[in-house]
Amino acid sequence: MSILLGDCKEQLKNIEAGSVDLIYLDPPFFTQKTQKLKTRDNTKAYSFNDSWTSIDDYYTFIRDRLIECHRVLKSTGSIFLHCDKYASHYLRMALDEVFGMENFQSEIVWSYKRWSNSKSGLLNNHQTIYFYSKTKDFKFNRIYTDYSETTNVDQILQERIRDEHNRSKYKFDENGNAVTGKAKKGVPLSDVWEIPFLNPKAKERTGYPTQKPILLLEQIIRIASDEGDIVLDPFCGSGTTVVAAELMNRWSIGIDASQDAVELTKQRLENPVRTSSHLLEKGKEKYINKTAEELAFLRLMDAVPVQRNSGIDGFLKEYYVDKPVPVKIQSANENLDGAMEKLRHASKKRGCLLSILIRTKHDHSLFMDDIKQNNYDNILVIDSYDLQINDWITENRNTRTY
Amino acid sequence: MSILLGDCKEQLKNIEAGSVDLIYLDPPFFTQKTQKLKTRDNTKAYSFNDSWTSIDDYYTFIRDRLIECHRVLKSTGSIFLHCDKYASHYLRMALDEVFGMENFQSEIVWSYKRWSNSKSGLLNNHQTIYFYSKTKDFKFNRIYTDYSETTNVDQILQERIRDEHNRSKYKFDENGNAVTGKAKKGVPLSDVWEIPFLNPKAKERTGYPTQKPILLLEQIIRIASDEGDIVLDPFCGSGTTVVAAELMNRWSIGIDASQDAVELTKQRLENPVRTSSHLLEKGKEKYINKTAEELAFLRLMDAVPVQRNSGIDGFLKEYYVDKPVPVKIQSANENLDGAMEKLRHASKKRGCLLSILIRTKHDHSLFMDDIKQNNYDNILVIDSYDLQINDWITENRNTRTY
DNA sequence: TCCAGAGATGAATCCACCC
DNA sequence: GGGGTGGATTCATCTCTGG
Repeated sequence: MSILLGDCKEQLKNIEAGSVDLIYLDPPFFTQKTQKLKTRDNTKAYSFNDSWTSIDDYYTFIRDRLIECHRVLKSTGSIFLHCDKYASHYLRMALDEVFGMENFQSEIVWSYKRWSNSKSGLLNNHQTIYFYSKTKDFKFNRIYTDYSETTNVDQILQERIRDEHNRSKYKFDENGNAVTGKAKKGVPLSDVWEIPFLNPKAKERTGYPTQKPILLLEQIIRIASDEGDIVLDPFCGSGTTVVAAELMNRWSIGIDASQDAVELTKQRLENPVRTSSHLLEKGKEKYINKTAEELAFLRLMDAVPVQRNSGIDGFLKEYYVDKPVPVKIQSANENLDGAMEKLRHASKKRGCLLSILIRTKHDHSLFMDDIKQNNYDNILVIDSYDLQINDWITENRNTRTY
Repeated sequence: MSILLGDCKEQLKNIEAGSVDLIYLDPPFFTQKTQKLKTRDNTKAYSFNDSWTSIDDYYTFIRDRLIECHRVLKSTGSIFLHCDKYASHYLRMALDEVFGMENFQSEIVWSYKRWSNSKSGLLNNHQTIYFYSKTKDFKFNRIYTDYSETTNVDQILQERIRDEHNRSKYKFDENGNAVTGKAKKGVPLSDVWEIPFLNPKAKERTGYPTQKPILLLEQIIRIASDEGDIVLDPFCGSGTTVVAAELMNRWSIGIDASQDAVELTKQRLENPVRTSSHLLEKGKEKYINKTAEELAFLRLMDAVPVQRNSGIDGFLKEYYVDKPVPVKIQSANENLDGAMEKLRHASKKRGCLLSILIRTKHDHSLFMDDIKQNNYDNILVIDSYDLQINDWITENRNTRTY
């Protein structure tokens, strides 16, 4: 692989036409600011300038470089252009101009959650990647993902036919049994990619501003290239593309106008660090330790669910006497005493002056009257609706006739 | 509300300048096809033409109508323009031209899962909505969503200070206990909205092509308008915007060039149906809002389509003595007597032997003791969790010292 | 009134440490 | 050791102040 220093417009001229399989491009976004960041140990500050005299100026800059990209791409090759909301429409116009509207393949949404500041308006939680091919015969590896948990897989496996109105319906044999079609591999990859943002604590971080997660680049490289192919990044920055390509046995070319970026990339290649996301591997379901029913309770009380603390299921959104109000829902395998003890402990640690326990069943714990009358440890015990309804039914079933 | 027939370019001229709070616009997408769809019973086929001589022609068409939209909008108003991937960049260019680049607020991604014949390439699972305001002082209602499953909520309740290197860290008191900061409501709404695509079998479905889910419109209307505001949809099609506005107590104006569309909209208004999506019932919702509370109730019950003035919010999943058990939640503008009267009426019609009323506030209606002791008309009245908590606080605030 | 720059902000999630 | 939880760190930030 090679890392080149210089403006990619010039550097690309040295690359042979039709030689590259995949280009990933992460140009400045037209933020009109200088992007800066320091390494964690404060030893080095990286920055690049993203200020322009005008949007036309920016447009020309991008278009000129796209023209060179187009030249070096193989006829089966594709380009992925990363943008954010500021100038995505201009970037796409430039792509239309250079690659042709008919070679537009997808608008990929990279969606993530981020530690962010609250602002008036919607939180920015995505960036866009435009996927264009050079011709209509482009290399594309299908990836299949798991069916979503709400999908009825049995139904998918059934064969379909069309009725007299040309509507599709399921096929049944003469005995009325569903006919199973050929095995499906899963759902083809969507154009919305949920990949975690590079975390503040991730070892993968280099201190270079705007660094992208390797996981994102891996996905692009996987769908648009094979082992041994050539991957090019004309604005390589911290070198994520090059590192990902290396890890996946592709050849790669990185170009950047900054000496710092080039050195960082070379350095990173010597010891590539890839943070695997626990969240992606395990799935977010693994982190959810609440049942849908518990979540419903919390919602009804206007409480925030808490997934990680034992003894507490959530906090009320409103404080009581400047202290948070923890909420606990008695679970099926807990008696009231035990639930109360846990809640009391968690509540004390935080100095809370009111906590709420939702009772979901009767057991032989403390007498309710005791608890209610004494405001026991500032724990307010509330019977769940279900419990109240069942109590009513029990009371009335035998005394009433209809 | 009013539904107008005709080209919106002409119809908008009859609307006073600066009179509209919110515009939602779902113009043809430049698919270069005629969009057709049949109703489920095959009695009617709806269609509209989306073919253009050129992209410039399309651009001009849109821009001319946006100019009128800009004129009728209040200075605090905003516009939401729905596009799909084919022409989104052109639509945004037109918005930049008419509303100004500086009034761009968000690129909203509506993401959904949808079955589709697997073509080569990525599955198309999103559409884009551009959000522009008329001025920088625009109306915006904040919505808060749940914290991520992995978030340590306990920690973020803590207050922070800065150390000598200007890095931020958490604050502890002299005893080493964490100091809690101010109350947190949750995470502000993201610009990526996961809302299920209209289920093909949903009752809500009218048979009109490109119909949008009412949940999507509700979200837009909620963030950008208040009750009593005026909502405009210049390409109203099947009338989803108008129906959503109606359900949410906004005034609305719908315009469409097709006689069929106008009639359908009027018809739909007479009996607005909202399917509470199956996915949402399963608790996968990504956003919190007023209906979240309603959804939480629905979890405990069997959902019924929300129909106005029916007096019932749902039924319990279990029957009582072979009869369904209707449930009603006292709403903010109802007193207990009124709520009870509606519930009793609805309940009697169905011969129910038990109905449940959730009381959400105190008022000067019947005495609770009366109701509880007499099992008044077999209506079981339960105080909402919120109400019980507030009662506790009221009782204890003055009698306790800390 | 507008722009630049300082200062406040806030939650996601990996890591380290603790039993 | 491995499972769980407390802590640290960050900004293709966001808001507000002052000149």
